[in-house]
Amino acid sequence: MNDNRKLPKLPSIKRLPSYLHELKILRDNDQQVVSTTHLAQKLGLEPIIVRKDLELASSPGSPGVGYSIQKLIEGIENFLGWNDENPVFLIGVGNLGTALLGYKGFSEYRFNIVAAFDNSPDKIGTTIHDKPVYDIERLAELAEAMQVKIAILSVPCEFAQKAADHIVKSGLRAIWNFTNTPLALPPEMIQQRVNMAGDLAELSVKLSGKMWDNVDI
Amino acid sequence: MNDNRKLPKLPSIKRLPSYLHELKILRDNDQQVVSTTHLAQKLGLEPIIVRKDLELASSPGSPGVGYSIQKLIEGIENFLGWNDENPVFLIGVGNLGTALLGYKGFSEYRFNIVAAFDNSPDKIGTTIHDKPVYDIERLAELAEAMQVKIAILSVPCEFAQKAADHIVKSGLRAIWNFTNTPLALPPEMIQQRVNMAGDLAELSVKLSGKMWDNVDI
DNA sequence: TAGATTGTTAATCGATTAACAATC
DNA sequence: TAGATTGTTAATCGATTAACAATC
Repeated sequence: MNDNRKLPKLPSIKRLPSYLHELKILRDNDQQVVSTTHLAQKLGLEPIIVRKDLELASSPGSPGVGYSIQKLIEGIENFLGWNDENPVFLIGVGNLGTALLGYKGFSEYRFNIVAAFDNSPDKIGTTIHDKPVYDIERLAELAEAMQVKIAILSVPCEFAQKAADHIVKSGLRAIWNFTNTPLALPPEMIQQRVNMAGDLAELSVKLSGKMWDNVDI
Repeated sequence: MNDNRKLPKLPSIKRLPSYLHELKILRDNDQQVVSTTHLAQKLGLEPIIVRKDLELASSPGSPGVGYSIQKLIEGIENFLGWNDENPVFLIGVGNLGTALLGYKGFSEYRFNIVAAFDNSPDKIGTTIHDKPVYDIERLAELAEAMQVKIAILSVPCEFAQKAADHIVKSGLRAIWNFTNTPLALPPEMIQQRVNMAGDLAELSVKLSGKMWDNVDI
């Protein structure tokens, strides 16, 4: 009943960027070919997992030899649509928003925050980490002009749904949701949530040792 | 062969903080009791999933009625060990590190960054977002003094492994890894990776529509 | 009592892992 | 040829979903 239908092979998809990252390092070291054994060892995975994952995105490897690094990179980037630059808007320039504006890590994957939006007169018209901050009311206009389809949502939690509604009305297609409010969205909108609290929960349970009671080493 | 053994019920554990968040909102609105139907609807999940998840952490509910909100909150917090304050160190005060220092969202889960560490003389001795920045060489000493077990790692990727080694030697027990380098760590160390690039990959594939080819609505 | 909701058992689905023949 | 590695098929494991009796 939930039209945010599940993607087959989701765990594999989430691992693809790690391969990409490692492959680029290998390429920069003038390597031509890599085996799943090597990648697995670098990334702390099992070789068979790597082989299955690469199946998703890549041109075939050579038995006894391995995969062409260059072809793997192209295959994965192509599969993910990471060949082109992806312009992104950021909505909500608070603590987290400002943080994200300064973070350069997304550019490795060709995602660039091209502008930010807020409703506070103090912020509108300023520039933060070289990105202009616009009035949220101009979202639709600028999304159209700049051909932006993706919004990073980093407003305070109480305003998340309202901001999301505004994003939808403004014609964007996807929301990368950094708030911890799940959003109710029309089915054609794509929502991707960052669940840092979930990570923290996992870390906490590992630390407590709670889950290991009846597992032997 | 990978001693970062898998936790049973990991997806359930990752969902617990969302329940906690919603339950606290309900409590603040003076609600006493909640049903899985209600929680599921709020969080965009199926009721049966919620029921199974709560089984992990909670005291039982009453058929025909629902669960005590207060008991659920206590049960989940207890299960996660989120009753007490958790002091945390942040290693690496660059773009992302500064961002995280300013982010107040972790405090909802009682994780507080109590100090930051860097190796740059420009940063050592300063205060960022009210948190002191110390020389990384003082990590062991201050971890002991302040009883800190968890480090957030936000150094540039090239230095990630070296910084991790230093964290291990300093006697901490867990690393929350915000770099995209997977770390090689001794088995007793706990590693939790934040994989934002993985999220971005998922978003990209959804946007491309690639995976829907042979799925009917 | 009727309706809502839980707890539990069984069925399904998908991801991981194992095994191995084919290839370089 | 021998060793390494891929691609593919089958087995296992665990998470999600369905079904339903028991309870308020």
